[in-house]
Amino acid sequence: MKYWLMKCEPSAYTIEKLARDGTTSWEGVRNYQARNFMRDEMKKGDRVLFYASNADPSGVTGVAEIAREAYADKFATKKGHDYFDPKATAENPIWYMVDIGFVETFPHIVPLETLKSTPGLEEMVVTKKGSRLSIQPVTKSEFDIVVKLGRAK
DNA sequence: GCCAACGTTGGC
DNA sequence: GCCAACGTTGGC
Repeated sequence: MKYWLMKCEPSAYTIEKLARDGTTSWEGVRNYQARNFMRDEMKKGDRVLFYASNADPSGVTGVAEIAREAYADKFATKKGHDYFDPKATAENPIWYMVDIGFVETFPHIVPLETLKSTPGLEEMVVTKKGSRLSIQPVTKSEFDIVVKLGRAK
């Protein structure tokens, strides 16, 4: 099983919303590196740290899991849609999406600042300067540390 | 809202 | 294929 971190701005989606919805589709990824992780490496059941970006503060708000493996991002071929890409076709979708399912909401957010100062997370991608990747691989030990922080009183 | 860091585009 | 210009991300 693999572990991931997925970023989302609270104005777009939150862990609370996922808790109500149960599952949601993760469309709109328009970065090749992030797409490759989704398309090539994400497997059903993989665990996901749900990260709120551009938030106050930003940080990990809960855990999700991959509910459906990569399939064509249909919004890429929807003319006029924000996620429309004129280069995408039915034969070559270019962009992919996955579905994620709710696992747990942390009692409180684990802020980025905490991640940065916690031993064992020095190599975590999100703690590195200039890390803009919206989908990042996380090691099992990093995942476990963050979940422990999130559940802590 | 600012702006540094980064990815992408397009002229050459 | 280089690289300047541009657009976007995301912390602050």
